[in-house]
Amino acid sequence: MSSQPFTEVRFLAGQVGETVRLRGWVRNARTSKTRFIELRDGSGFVQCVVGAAEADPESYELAGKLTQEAAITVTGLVQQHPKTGQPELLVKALELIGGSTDFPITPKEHGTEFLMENRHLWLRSRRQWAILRIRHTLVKGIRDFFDGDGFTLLDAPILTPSACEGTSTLFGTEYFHEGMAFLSQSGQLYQEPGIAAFGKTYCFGPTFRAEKSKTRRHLTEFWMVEPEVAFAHLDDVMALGERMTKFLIQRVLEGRQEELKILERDQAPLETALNTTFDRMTYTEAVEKLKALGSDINWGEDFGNDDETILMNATDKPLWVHRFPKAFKAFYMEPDPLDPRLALGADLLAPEGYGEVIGGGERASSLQYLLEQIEHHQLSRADYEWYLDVRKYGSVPHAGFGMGLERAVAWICKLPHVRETIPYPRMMGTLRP
RNA sequence: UCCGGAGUAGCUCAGGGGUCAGAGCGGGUGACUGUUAAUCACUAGGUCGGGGGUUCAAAUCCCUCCUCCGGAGCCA
Repeated sequence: MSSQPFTEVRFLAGQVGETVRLRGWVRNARTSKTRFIELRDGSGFVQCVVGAAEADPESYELAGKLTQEAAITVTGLVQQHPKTGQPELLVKALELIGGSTDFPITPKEHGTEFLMENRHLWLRSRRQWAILRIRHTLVKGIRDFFDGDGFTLLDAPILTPSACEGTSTLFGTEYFHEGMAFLSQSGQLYQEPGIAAFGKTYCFGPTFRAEKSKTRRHLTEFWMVEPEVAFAHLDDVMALGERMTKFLIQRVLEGRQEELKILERDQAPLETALNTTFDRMTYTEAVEKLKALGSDINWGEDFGNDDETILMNATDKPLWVHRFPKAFKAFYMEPDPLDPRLALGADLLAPEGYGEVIGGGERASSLQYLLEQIEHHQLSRADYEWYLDVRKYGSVPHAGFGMGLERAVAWICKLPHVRETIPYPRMMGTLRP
């Protein structure tokens, strides 16, 4: 039993020639005369070579019996793989920390249902490790971006008294004498009063939508970052969203090369997004283009999934679509002064079939207009009295957006479904593990 | 909610009225001079999603329910 301190796999490239100790889990074990253990410790993956000549007899024996996901410590010499040049460990001693019997997720292929039931174990796979580390990098990048840009974090409540947008279905729960409370589907309405205190704010947390959506792009619980900026107009918020998106792509390209390679992500589209100005198109222009490309959409209708696909197949750059008919947008959107049928909203569509990642726009600053909209949408004025105060005491133009974290991760990793972008996905039919 | 597809070994699947329900992976035992989804041999492992029906006979055909997958709508 050695008293040598442990190192981590991520440091091994700088420790060639040294004798080190590692601890982790057996990803796979292959036995021949020389035995091979693929070890993962959370920081990376390394092959451990157990030869009869170098390892002590008990360790050599143990190496032949290791099962998938057994927890072990390994002591050995860091050397370079004779063929690949990657760091590997020539083992001197092995110790079993915790055995593992019949780990369900074997090296063969598995179906989605099985993997979802075993999500807590699926997290150990290389692919999930890579995805969730990129998610981590996005979360950190989002905070760094807004913090560095002078934003103040203003956490929004999760328990709310009513719908923020009035359209989507909400999860409800009993709340003492108030009757029902609802899980927040957006923190935006709480950011707007905040900008009058801090100028620029953002919230970043889980949001909930009880929509019965069964698509590759929907979760019932997802994370959203929502910046809000005082004195900002529609163009400002599109520029902000574009700058943030590029910042995040750059962070991933710089810091997550190993993960992108595990995912076999073609990096060219990300580099294109990073190095070009995003396209911009009004809703009206988009409808004309869609008609020219064969869609049966009519002006005044929202885009269907097919429409987004048609639009994005024509480009390899992210696309801002702005100035939508206000009929299908939220009550708080500022109308276009040049065309009152339009709202000053903008959505960012990601290329490669990922569709809407950001939705936002300029908020109505006129008290009178908002009151009309609340009435028109048949909302309860009493619920919004506090929100209306933003327009009574120094109302200013302001704008903001929301970006769905999971959709951004799905695009950057080029995943087929958002269920892999969050540790424990919540969907219509999925509440456990 | 609607439209399509699928539920057979721990996992991924084959078998589609009639003999004992099969393979690969994983597990077990053994072999094997550096393997990397290692390979090879042997071996254990099944209420064929639940219920009902047709038939001499149902994993197989019919009805129904459940679950999952893909798509639509709605959205970030």
